[in-house]
Amino acid sequence: MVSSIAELISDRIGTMPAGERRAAQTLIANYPLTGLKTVAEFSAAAGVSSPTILRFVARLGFQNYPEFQSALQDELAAQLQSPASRTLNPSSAGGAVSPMLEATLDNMRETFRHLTDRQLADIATRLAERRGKTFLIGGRFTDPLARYMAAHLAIIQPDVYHLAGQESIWRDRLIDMGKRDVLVIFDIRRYQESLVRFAEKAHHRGVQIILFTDQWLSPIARFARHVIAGRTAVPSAWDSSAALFVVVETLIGAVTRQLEAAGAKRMRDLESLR
Amino acid sequence: MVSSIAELISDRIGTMPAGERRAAQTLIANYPLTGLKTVAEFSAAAGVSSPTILRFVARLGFQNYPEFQSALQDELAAQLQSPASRTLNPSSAGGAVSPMLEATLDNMRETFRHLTDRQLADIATRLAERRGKTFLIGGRFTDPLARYMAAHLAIIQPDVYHLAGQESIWRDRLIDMGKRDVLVIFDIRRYQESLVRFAEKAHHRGVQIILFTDQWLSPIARFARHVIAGRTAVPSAWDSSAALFVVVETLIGAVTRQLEAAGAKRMRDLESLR
DNA sequence: GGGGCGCTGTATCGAATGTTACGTATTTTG
DNA sequence: CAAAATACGTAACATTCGATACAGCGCCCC
Repeated sequence: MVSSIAELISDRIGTMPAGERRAAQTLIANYPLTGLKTVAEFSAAAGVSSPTILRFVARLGFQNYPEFQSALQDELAAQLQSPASRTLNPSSAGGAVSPMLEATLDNMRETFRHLTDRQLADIATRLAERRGKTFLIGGRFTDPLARYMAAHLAIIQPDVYHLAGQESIWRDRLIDMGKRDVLVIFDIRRYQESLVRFAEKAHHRGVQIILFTDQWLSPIARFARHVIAGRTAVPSAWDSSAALFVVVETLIGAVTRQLEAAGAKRMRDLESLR
Repeated sequence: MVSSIAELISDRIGTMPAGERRAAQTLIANYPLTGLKTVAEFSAAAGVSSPTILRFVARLGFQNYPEFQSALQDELAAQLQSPASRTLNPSSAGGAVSPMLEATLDNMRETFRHLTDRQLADIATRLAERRGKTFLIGGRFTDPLARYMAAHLAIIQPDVYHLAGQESIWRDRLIDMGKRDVLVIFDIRRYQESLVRFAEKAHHRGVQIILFTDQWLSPIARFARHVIAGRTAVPSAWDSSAALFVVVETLIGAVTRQLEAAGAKRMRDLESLR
């Protein structure tokens, strides 16, 4: 049984020709508002012609476009009257919402529960007001997080470097690091020996280390000035870095805010360079 | 200042003549759906004539009926996109939780609400059972997501390539791509022209494109076989890719499950290589 | 490589919608 | 109580919308 039109669409989207599929995707992307507009507007949004929209609607089993819109409105009416149902995934008629999503949301809540605003603010301040350089590095699966953070930080402040490539390459960068510098390390299970060694050496050079790790704490925690422990357990063969990802985004936002004056000017300068 | 049309109405309902007041009450009674219907239906519901509805709308300050409907739709769009705005009460959060976290959690719920299990399963199957190669590429800020996905997929199946570096480099890789191949693209605002061009060319070569984008849909959606639209709005200077990140992890998990037999063997082989 | 099929856009038509003019009813005011 | 002003509905109008026929195009299969 099909309870919602969205479900109906995703059932049949596989059997649709390209044009109608584009219509379907645009509708799903911000459901159901696009369907409430006129055919012309709908077709423009989807980048197809009006007849394609009508064929799309016909394929879903509606006699005409107004009938389709009425169905959408009825659905919307039901939703608006019981806001609680909005949090449920319609496809979860069986009851099971994506267990992956549930676990991830829990991980985030739990991660932030163990993270005080004070801690976040302190770390943000250290990243914003450091007098030296900022280096970022990650492990096998967490390196993208380091990259993501570096990509943003590098825009709002100078001297941000992501350490990539072979171990020998970034090991040699140690020579540039000193007390005024900050090193952001991402390391979750299984902890990488090379990263631990690197962290230890950096620590001895007086570098301030900010560590992103999992709840079991990488051995690097011994050398770290700040430690962020994210929950990683999900019903999957892999650990999840999503909670850490959100912490990263939160920090990026906080640092940006602190550097608002200086950062804004810098961003304008960058814009003008393009 | 009047933030919503409902407010505007209750402000002026006192100064309205009887007929228009009935219109106003009918609209408020099940707001805003009645306003989205036609003038004839609206008038019938309110028990007045069409011109009365139009006069009512004019009194609210709208030039014509379509303009009034557009305003209602915009308002509805804003509501639907941030469910937090309605449920947002600080006490239920149990203390000062980061608004950044709240918005992110909402984004994820909303993203998955627009994503049926069927869609995810279809995409996972395409990634798992493709007969050719898998290519991944991302934009300025989303490239780390492509890397993250590639890092995992490359472990459980062969022929997974992340396209990085200069445009000319991955443009040349087009020559290796064909009908049996899959191209995963990440592109959120502001959409990158170079990626669009790349996607178009790949599409013409018959490559199956899986697109990760935001709710406003990158122009690449025109060429994509599958589109995943994630919510990105957060109280920050930057857009959030966290929702897309979770979808990525979910897909990685699903593909891994599908390839369990083959993948497990492959992972054991990899282990023994170390 | 050729023939057939299916998909898609352009142009056109009919219908339904929003809009306006005008006459009647109702209320308000002197 | 009378007269004016306002409100309201009926009916005709113009516009926009949804629907359809048709031709071009690409694609797949033989």
